[in-house]
This record gives sequence, structure tokens and C-alpha cells, in this order.
Amino acid sequence: MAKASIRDVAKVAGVSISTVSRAFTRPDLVSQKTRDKVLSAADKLDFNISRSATALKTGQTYRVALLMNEEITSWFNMEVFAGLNDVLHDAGYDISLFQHIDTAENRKEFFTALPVRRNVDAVFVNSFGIDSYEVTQLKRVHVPIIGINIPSTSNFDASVSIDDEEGMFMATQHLINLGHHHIVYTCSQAAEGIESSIDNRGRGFIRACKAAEHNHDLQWQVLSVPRGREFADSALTALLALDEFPDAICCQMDMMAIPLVLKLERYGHTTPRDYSIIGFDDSPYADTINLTTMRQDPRAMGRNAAQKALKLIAGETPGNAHETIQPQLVLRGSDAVFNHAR
Amino acid sequence: MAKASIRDVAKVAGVSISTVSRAFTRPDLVSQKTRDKVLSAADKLDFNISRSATALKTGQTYRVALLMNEEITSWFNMEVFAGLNDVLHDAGYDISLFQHIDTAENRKEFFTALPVRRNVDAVFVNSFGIDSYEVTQLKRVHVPIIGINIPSTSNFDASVSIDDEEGMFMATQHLINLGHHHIVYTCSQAAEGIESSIDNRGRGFIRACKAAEHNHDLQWQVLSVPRGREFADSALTALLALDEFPDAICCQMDMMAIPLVLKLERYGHTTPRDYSIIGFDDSPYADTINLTTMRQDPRAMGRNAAQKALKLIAGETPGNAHETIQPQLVLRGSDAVFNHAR
DNA sequence: CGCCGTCGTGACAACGTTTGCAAAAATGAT
DNA sequence: ATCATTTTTGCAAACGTTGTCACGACGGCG
Repeated sequence: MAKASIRDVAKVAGVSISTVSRAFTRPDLVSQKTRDKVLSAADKLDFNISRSATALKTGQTYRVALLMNEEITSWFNMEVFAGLNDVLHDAGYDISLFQHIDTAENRKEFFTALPVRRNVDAVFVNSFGIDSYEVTQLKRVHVPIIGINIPSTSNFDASVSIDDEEGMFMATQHLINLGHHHIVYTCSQAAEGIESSIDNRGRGFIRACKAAEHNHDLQWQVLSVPRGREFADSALTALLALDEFPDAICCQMDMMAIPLVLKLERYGHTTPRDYSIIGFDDSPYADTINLTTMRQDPRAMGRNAAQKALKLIAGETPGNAHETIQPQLVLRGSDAVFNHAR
Repeated sequence: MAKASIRDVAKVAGVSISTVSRAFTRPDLVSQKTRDKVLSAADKLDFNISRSATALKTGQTYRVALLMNEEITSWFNMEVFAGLNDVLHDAGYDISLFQHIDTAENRKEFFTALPVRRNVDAVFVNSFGIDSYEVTQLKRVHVPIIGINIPSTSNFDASVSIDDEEGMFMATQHLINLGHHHIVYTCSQAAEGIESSIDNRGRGFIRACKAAEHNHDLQWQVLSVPRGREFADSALTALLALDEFPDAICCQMDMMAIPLVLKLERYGHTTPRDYSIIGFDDSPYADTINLTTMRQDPRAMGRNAAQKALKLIAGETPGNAHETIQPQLVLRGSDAVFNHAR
């Protein structure tokens, strides 16, 4: 009862096991009448097709792996996951998450043992840098590899990324156009050795500032604080320690910008009255606190990546395998034309 | 090359397939020398044990299902997921998420077809009410069912829940003890037909108020707004429309409290100067905005549930199958003794 | 020197599906 | 009716493992 197989169903329905199999996987190939018999027998016996057996026979596991480095519950990661799930769930796929790629040890172990090998049909690498040895190892799983926000995607079968540098360039330019003279970029330090695509944002900031400093009377600087739980507080302290408080702040991400806005308020710095601030992500609460920010849509990226994966699994080549998406400036209330009167 | 089987490895290593199998699953049973031969052959051939084949043979799928109703990326759900993953990943299990249980249609389909049947070793039901028909159906998967924050858990094999009613009772009592006279409870309306454990919080609020209204000069009311994206804004509007602004607000959840604190500020209501407010969850940013709240630890709940599941899968009975956890009052800065002078 | 226990290994039969091939049944045209 | 199609069905051989059983080698013991 608890474990009926296709054989039992066949017996009860009075047909062969092939017919039962077809009734489930290729219903168009069996007559209406037989299908009904099979289905009701299956219902009676609490039967469903076993995915494991199917996987064994067909070679398709109907699983994919999502590798991630950062905190598993981060807003961005979960949206990507949801996007993948939107597409893959309907296609009959399950997604296994691998978060245990955080420490150097765990990484090493993961890329040596490759536990996903022969157990997934595709691998998604989400938002962390990976060195050439790791890429080489990963290739040994012999399934499509899709990168999401990965610095160097050239080695993967497909990828979708945000244009981090261009996005921050635009954000910075917006601040400059508003007439600000003293802009600081706050970011948390890059992890040792591991390059992340988020680090490109700083480059965009610097490029925009350098491009503008000839024409404008512009003072700019980068404030890099240690990564970890307290990075927003560290940034706050550093900001307040500055000789002169800036008239604009450009944040590496909303998770930096949001606490900053809230806490600076307590020190008498109100936006947009006293300074402009811009975030990056358009994450939850950005809207609530009226934060101007660069929007990226990680869920859409997930869906996009999933579609590419499905194509690759089917043996086709997706149209534009490597896609770069431009983030969009979302104007809200945390920026304003710089008041020269001050 | 891309798909070596245990047979190929056996050939290269010059041993039988049984030995290869044992080298992986019961390494203690094969000699050091043979194991090395096998492992190096496996490495050469890019081989890993196929989970599907193992699952087929052993009857264990090494997968579990996590059913959820609410928005997949909600903080709470993701923390629960992370907690499950903490324990289950190490035990060799993968977690498949089922979010497509949102509309009545999808629910019906899910509980009729039971796609998880024969494909998982356990089912977790996370934070949504489920009617008796659905429970009956779910039982037909014939694997352990573990509830997480489910109103009536009696039908499950195990469960872990927050004591929502008692938690909100405590929160309300705290507000009353602070001397507040006019307390409103803001919540989003319960979904039609589907009872959620979160709805118990309202009962705790009412109970605390009723218990206190004889001794204190207490005025209280429940403000229930339509569910959906805009619920915090609706609550804000309703609050401002009140004849008299309350001196204390009790929120069903942090996601209600946080926007309220931020937006009320703009209307000149500052906490704790003008009113006290208390949340429920201790979600991200609660700390940033200094919100006093009832903390629950969903990640720990996930781990707890996972351990129970592992026991059940192994055929044992977990110690206390049904556990209720008390949330804790986290005192921060959004509450104060009511200033009678006002 | 024979007996027994232990250890390491191999043979082989499952586990529950899918699928190519061929046979049987139903349908249509004459 | 007959024959030519087309639709529906059954047979049987995989797919890649695990686990039971049995066999040989080895060492200790009487």
C-alpha cells in the first residue's frame, strides 16, 4: 500500500506496465478508456511515477544545482532562486541549493568531490567569483553551467549579469548632474581572493568621477569598510568622522544605504534636505524610506537564466547565451538638486 | 567520458562493481589499497555515485519537500529553509520547494496529484493552514509530515511552532505595564478560508486587553486592513484617520511595524516620544530602526524540524514530537513609559 | 597440522521505470 | 467481406546501483 509500483497498478488496471508508463508520460498514446482505468487504479493504490527510476532510465535527473557563496537568505539570492523556480518548477525540475561554499575549506572540498556530478542536469553559479582551477573542476560535471552575476563568464555555457559598473556610473553621474561637489562612495571591502561582480560598481563610481572632475568642482572619495554584519555602522562612523560631511553619498548597495539614511537622521543629517543618497538594488524597504536607487530585477534574471538552462539541457544553443542587463535608475525622494546656499 | 558508470570504474580499477560501490558507501569494508585504486579510477573517469540509482535501489530518495503558501522570498520562509538546509544538507538530503500552493486552483491540483509522492522522504508544511481534506490527501504520500507554524498540528507526525498567541499576549501586556491607555492592534486580514497561525496573535492581544481593562483605564481596538502589498500604507491611513492618535501600537508583524515607524515620523509622530510601538518577528532592519519586538528564530525552528524529520525517516520517534517555542521580548528603543503629562 | 573465525572480494539478482519493436485491435475504403 | 492503414497495446531489454551470499586467503589456536 505504501509503496505500489507500476507493476501493481498494471495488475489492478488489467493492462501491461508499458501502458501504465505511457498513461503518465505520453497520455496521447493511450486510449481514453485505458487511461481512465490506469488513473483510477493509480489513485486507489496511492501511486505516482518514481522520479528516481525515471532518472535512472532516461539519464535526466530533473534536478539542477544552485551554487552560492554569500549568505543564503540574502534578498538577492532568494529572488534569483524564486526566478529559477518560476521557470524550472513548471518544467518539472527541482533545485538543490549549495551554500556550503563559504569557507576556503568548504570550497576546496566542494570543487574536489563535485557532489553534484551525475546528480544534476545543470549548474547555476550565483554571484560569486570563481578561480580558474574551480572552473576547470566544475567543467568535469559535464552538464551546462550557467553564471549569474559572475565577473568572468567566458568559461560558462551561458550567463546573465547586471552591468554593475555601468549602473554605478549612471548613479554617480546622476548625483554629479544634480550639482553635488563632495561625493563619497561607501562600500564594504571585497573578500580576500574571491572577486565578486559587485566590486565592479566601485569602478563605475571612479570612472564617473574622473570623467567629471575637469568640468566640475568635484571632490570625491571611496570609503571602504570591513565586510561583516556591522558594515553599515562602520560606514556611519567613518562618514561622521570626515572633516566635512559630504553633500552626496553613493552606496554600493541598498543594504548599506538604508541603515545609513535611518541612522544619519539621528545625527541631524536629513535627506534630501542636507544631502543626497543613492542606493543600488531596489531591495525591500527602499521604497518605504523613499530611497533613490538603481533597480535590478534578480527574479527576472533567475527566470532568464533558467530558460537558457532549459535550452542547453535540450541540446540547443540559447539565442544570446551571454546577456548583460542594464539596471535602471529609480527616482525617489532621497536626492535633490544641490542647494548652493546650503 | 561524460557518463562513466560504476562498471567502467570497476574495469579501470581492476575490481568488481561491488567493490567500487563499497569503496564509496562503506569505505571501512574495503582495504586501503583497493580503495585508493578505486578512488583514483573514479577521479580519472569523472565518476560519482548516481543518486538516482541509489534511490531506486534503497528506496530512500534523499529528498524532502518544503511546502509553502506565502510569498516564497519572505524573510521567515527563507530562514526556515536555511535552518532545514543546515541540518539536511549535511545529512545528504536535498530540499525541493513547492511554492505553487498559492491559489485555490493550484492547491487543489497539488493535493490531488500529490507530485511529491514517492519522490521525497519527508514533507514539511510551512506556515499555512491546511484543511482536513488536504491533510487526508497529504497522508497518502506515506512519509513523515512535519508542520512548522501550523495551527492544528495534531494530524502530523511532528511539529514545531511559535506560541503566537502567548507571544502577542506578552507584547501587549508589556505595553499595558508601561502605562499606555489607548492601544491599537494593526494587522492584515486573514486570508479567506485559510487559517494561518499568525492569526492567533490577535487573540493574544485581545486576551491581554480584556484581562487588563478592569484594573486600568484602557481603551483598545483592532485595526484590520486588507492583505496585499499595500497593507502597511492602509494601516497608516487608518491610524491617521482615528479620532485620537493612540499612545501605543501593537503590530502583527515587523513588516507592519517598520514602515509604520518610518512613515509616522513624517506625520510628526515620533517614537518613543509620542507613542510606543512593538513588532513581532525581529526581522531584518528591526534592529536598525531600534524596534522593540517579539523575537522568533525561524532558522532554529527549521533546524529543529529537520532533526525531527531525520529521526522519523530513520523510523524512530522524536523525543517531543510536537514542540511549541516561546518568542522572546527584545527591548529596544521604540517603547517607553507612558508620559501622563503628554 | 587441521579447525575456525575474520576479512576482503566477486557474482548476481533485484529496484521501478522507459522505449524500440512487433503484434493486435480498431478503423476506413472498396 | 477484404485489405490497407492507423491506433493501441505488450514484450523484454536495459539504466546504475545495493545487498545477500558464498568463496578464498590468512592468522591464531589447540
